[in-house]
Amino acid sequence: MSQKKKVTIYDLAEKINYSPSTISRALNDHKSISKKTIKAIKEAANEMGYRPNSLAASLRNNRSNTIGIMISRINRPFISSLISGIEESARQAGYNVIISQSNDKYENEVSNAKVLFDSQISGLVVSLAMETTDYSHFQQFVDLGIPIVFVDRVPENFNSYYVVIDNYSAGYKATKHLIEQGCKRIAHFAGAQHRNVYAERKKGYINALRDYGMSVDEDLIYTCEVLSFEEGEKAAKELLTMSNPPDGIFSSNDTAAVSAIMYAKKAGIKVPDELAIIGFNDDPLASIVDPGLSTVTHPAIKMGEISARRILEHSAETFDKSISEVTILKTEVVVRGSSLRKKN
Amino acid sequence: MSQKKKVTIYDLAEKINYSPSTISRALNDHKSISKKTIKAIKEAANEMGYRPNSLAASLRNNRSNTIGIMISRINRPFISSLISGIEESARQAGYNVIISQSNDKYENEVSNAKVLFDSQISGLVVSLAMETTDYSHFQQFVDLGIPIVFVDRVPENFNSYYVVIDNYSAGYKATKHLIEQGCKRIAHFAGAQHRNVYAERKKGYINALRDYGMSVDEDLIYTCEVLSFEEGEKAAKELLTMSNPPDGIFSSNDTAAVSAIMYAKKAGIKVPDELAIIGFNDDPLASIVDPGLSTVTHPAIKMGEISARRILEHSAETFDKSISEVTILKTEVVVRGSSLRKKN
DNA sequence: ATAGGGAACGGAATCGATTGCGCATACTCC
DNA sequence: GGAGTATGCGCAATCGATTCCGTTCCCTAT
Repeated sequence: MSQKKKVTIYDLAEKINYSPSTISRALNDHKSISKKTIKAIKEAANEMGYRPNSLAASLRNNRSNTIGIMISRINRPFISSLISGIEESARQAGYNVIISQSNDKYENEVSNAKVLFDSQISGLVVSLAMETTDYSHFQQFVDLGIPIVFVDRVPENFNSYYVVIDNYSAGYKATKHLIEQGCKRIAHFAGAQHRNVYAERKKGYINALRDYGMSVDEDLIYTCEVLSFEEGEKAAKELLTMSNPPDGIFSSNDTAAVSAIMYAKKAGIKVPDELAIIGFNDDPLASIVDPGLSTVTHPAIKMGEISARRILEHSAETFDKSISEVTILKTEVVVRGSSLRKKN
Repeated sequence: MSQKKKVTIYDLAEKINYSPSTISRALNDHKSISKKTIKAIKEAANEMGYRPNSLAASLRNNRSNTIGIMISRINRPFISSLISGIEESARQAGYNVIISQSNDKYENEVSNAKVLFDSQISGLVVSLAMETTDYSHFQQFVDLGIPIVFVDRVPENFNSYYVVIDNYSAGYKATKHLIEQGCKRIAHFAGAQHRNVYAERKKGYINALRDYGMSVDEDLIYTCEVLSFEEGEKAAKELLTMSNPPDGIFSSNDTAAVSAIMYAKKAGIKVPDELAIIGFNDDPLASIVDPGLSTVTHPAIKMGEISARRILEHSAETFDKSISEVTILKTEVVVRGSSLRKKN
């Protein structure tokens, strides 16, 4: 077990007769060090296998070049793509990425916030836990000028960066699509209404119905807690066994929508002819299920990239820039078999 | 922009007339500090909003309590679940998790290794990039006694921790299942053969055929590069348009298998009667596609948990423990519609 | 009464890199 | 030739927490 020792700039200094200051400056290409010296020092550093201790640098500089991420769970398509986008952009800029899962529990989110705070992160990207309605655990970051980017599931009023899609118009477009496909009674799988994304999608749904002269039937709105596969099945069953069942469903996510498709197939209900379905997110499974699930795109990777960029930009600014900025990304309705009726 | 200042143990010390040493010890419940003092100090710390600077502690202690993760891409079902398992276990033990994606490129893996190394991680969990065949970039960790856990895609010979499944017997079982379902000509979607997982699955496939008295036809083995959806379609097309097409396919992953199912449906080939298909991983889409994809389970979350535990255990050991240990997890064949023929 | 011992706490070095300030030496210009 | 200005580099403090090595005070045993 050959436990080699770490080489520090002091070791280097001793070896080649320069002071640690000069070593440090040379390695950072400081302009007050001659080219020749820089070259010599860098060569020696390579030879001796010197590797900088970024902890020491971070401590001294009070910048860790690390982005913290708080999300519900990693193993969901939207989230993992979001993280992927953040990681890629961050790494290109020489930043590390550290992640924490809340499992949608408020308590975990609070405790994770503490840990990330203590880790001296340069910035924080957050997609809120389902439960969260109090946001005071984020105040500590604001107090220290650490930028926070809220993505997708965001608080209502928090002076910070936001990266979101226009959930209202996305919900509107999805519903409108079903109307255009000839649906007369359109149901909605809604999500937890204290979460902006679900509340807005529902508003879009309602307003689309109104704009096209259709009545809003509260019985056709099934509010789920987490929009899981199981909940989707339960919702579908309940709605489709009504005496006057819907002929269209707009689901707030793909998981529940797919579940509805599968239930309908089992129940002998023809999709899309007797029941047209549209989901949300464009998860991989949307193009796998048969018929393919119509859905609304959710640009996860791009949202991640932009979130990272906000933090990087903020860190680059020396002056005290305004910390509030909302980025709204475009979404598109993707039409697949689950909602496409023959007629056109 | 109320940029509050950070409170350090020195601020605390000044405020309540104790030395920084005592503060530090009190906060860590050191036994040589009286209960009363500890209580007083902790209260003062709370009041003043003291938060420890873990960078400083890490630098001093030479332990960062951070686990580094190197994987190909986050947004794949197996990988994101693996990470989820690691993160959860790590966090419970007070460890942070920092991730880096190679995008399956060797070059990225090497550069990520550098960055993680410089970040003074306490341990490393690695699932190799598809390209990687040289492992010398991991030597730096070994030299410093930093534990490495190789998961799933592992090197052939590296004295370290391994967490894997028995790919050979999994491949064998999958193939055997097809044989038992009456398949006479079984094809195989193989992956890159320098990666243990794919090589072993192929060996299992070959030996199962042999054991059951079936000939191994090289024309029925299609070697993919990345087993993508597109490659799966190409492979299926090539095999199924042969003059003597296969009546069964064992694919090294679910993505390509699903793609084959969809191709077969388009081509009017009945699954499973004319073509039985089994995949690998049990990704979510396996239970969504119609017919459901038979597959082999891949305990991603569990593998993550064990990987994290290896690192935590290693870090807890004070003595110089042997650093080599292989954990092999069980897999199971999950039978769904894509391979289940009526006959029984 | 005094040596011995433990309990409670402080001083100061340490981890490794960064940086403001200062000091030489060399070079420029009149 | 002497004043002035770069150029190149070193000294030492600093970031915040930890810890080795004391020191002080008080209690107990002889």
